[in-house]
Amino acid sequence: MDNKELFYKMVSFTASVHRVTNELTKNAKPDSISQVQYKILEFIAVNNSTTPSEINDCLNMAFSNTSRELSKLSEKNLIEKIMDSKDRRKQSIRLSDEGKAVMSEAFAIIEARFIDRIQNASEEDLKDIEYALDTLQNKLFYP
Amino acid sequence: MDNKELFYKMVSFTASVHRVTNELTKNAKPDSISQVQYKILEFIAVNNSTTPSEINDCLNMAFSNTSRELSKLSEKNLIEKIMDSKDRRKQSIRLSDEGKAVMSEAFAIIEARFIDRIQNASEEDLKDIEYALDTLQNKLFYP
DNA sequence: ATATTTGGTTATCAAATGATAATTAAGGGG
DNA sequence: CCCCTTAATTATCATTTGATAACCAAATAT
Repeated sequence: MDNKELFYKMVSFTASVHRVTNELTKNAKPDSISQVQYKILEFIAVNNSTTPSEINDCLNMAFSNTSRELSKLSEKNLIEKIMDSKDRRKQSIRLSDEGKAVMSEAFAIIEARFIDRIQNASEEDLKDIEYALDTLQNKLFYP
Repeated sequence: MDNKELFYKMVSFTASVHRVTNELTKNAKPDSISQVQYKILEFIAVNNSTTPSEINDCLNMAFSNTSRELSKLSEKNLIEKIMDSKDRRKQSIRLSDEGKAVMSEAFAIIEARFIDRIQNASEEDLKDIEYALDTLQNKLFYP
């Protein structure tokens, strides 16, 4: 298989991932937050602690918009902005307790759908899936 | 590994896929079309021929909005709507020649970035990647 | 023959997002 | 000290997207 074919395989793969992600996360977020806001919370949840710049890079939007959305999330008490004591321009962003609760609820819904999706997989299949996730994360979807 | 761990692995994996997809597709689309319009074109390109309903399901938006965006794409001569001769309510959607050209250009940019991303992978790695893509597509991200 | 369902369209309005620019404040290098 | 860069904020405006509802026409079921 040459690179071009592999490329098309990847395009079709990512399309599937996006479709399934849509399906799994559909209506999992509370109505009180927008789609990007949910994406931001998810990013923070996965990364535990992060910075506005990192969030901005990963969600690839204009920085001003990231800043705006973070302010909104902060007003809603879903995140905490903590000033860096060494470099006072920087801040680190974490989920507040309320934010953690929101994400736990969302993840519970998504997890149930995920479990449903793999319910027919054998032990063997699950091992394959796990190995494949690791492989792709390390070799293709690395930072 | 229990299901909960596998779930978290998948969440973090899909986050990576989204991030890398963002990176690869950044500015690849022409300015004349919006993000969703690009997504729709991509979906049609991957599926060759499809219907408004299918597009709607996969992009998971309100049908009226799908219809609106398809009209816009049609006005821009990027897609063709072809009436089904048997059931005249249905239509099939294809890329026009112009639409194909637009997508070829976009894919060329994305492919170059993709090649760059895998340039350090060995033949062995590429085989692993290909196998992992197939595995996940069949066992986890199936329709 | 007439409901009902299916596939799709159109209009409209609110909300979210994108893009740009001007601004503040802190850190680093010469 | 002055200049430049980095990190982030705020304001503003255009555009996109989401959501809802009313609608049409073809197919299907009763």
